[in-house]
Amino acid sequence: MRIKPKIDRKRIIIMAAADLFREKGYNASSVRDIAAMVGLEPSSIYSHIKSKEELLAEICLETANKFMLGINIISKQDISAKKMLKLLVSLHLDIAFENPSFAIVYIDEWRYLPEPILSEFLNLRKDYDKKFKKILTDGKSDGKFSFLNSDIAFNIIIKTLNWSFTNLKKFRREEVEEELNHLIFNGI
Amino acid sequence: MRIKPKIDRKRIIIMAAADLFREKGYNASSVRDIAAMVGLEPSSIYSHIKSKEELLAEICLETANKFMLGINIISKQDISAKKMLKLLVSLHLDIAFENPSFAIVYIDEWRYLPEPILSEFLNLRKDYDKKFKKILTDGKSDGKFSFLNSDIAFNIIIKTLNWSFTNLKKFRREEVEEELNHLIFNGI
DNA sequence: CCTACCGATCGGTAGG
DNA sequence: CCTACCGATCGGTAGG
Repeated sequence: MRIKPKIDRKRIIIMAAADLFREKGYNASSVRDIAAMVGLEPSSIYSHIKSKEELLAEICLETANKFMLGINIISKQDISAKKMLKLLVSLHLDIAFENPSFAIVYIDEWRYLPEPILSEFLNLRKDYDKKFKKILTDGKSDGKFSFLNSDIAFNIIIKTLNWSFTNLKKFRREEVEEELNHLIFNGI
Repeated sequence: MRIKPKIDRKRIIIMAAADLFREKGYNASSVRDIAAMVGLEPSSIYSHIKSKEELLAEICLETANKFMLGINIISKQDISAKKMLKLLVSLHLDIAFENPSFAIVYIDEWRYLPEPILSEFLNLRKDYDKKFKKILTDGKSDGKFSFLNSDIAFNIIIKTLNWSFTNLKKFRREEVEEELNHLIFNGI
């Protein structure tokens, strides 16, 4: 007797959707395409999912929750802001290399989330950003960081960390991490 | 007698399209929406443009050409790599602040360009990237830059420069430029 | 999980 | 620049 086989099928569909959304963008990806990728007729997809939007929601929220989980663990530790930032670099790379398609869709396609999921997603992001910024401002208070405006610096650094996940496969993870740490902490 | 009034109308349509593409993404933006923005019936748009794709092409190629023009001027000067990189920071901010919608569409929506325009666009980008990378490697040869891998460093820095053009309006240009220069040259 | 199908919306054209 | 309209494609449902 198989237990909840639908769970596995659904996961396969979500992963196929992530690959497609990444490649063509959410709006240019059709349910028919996703169905073909997993060997189903278009309408059969709906035995496993409620809607195309649900697929995007699962991808974006799962990834957002990974970031939240990670930053919560990092924030709680009794270490310097500099070490925390180093762990954040590592966290972003963990998530990006673990599942590149999810990471790219999370970065590039979240805006197509329907309400009320969009609000839920944005709240997670706002929470993440706040915790990230606190690490930066703590580091500045301690005299370890010397950026000028914490909002601008935060925006630049978060963008840097989410750098072209697109080209990720071309490089080894350790190389990327070394380079990011070098640039963030010492500059070019 | 009015001379070539269509040029102005077309420009207005392109700018409206850029605003819409930026806000909703290319695929989620309909010709009907663009027409409504400029006060025309949907079909009347086609008296001014050939297709929706043409609008995207104009936005992306015009912006790509601005970048090419800028880097060609910068590369020709007899100055250090560090000064060149500083001018590149300035170039990216010039283009971003001059027309944020064009800049964002250029960054986020270019992949929806149809062939053969996509290839033309990618060739411009490849040329730009090559010139940008040369400045970085020159700076390293001179011992002024200390990054590790020029491909990775280039990707990170270009991403940093194109940082959330999305939030640009929240900050003053000089502040952003100061912060970028600080982070790129000295680190956090 | 499939066959059959639907209403909505899309980019674009014909003809004036 | 408009009215009228078209074929294609979309997300999704009915019913088995």
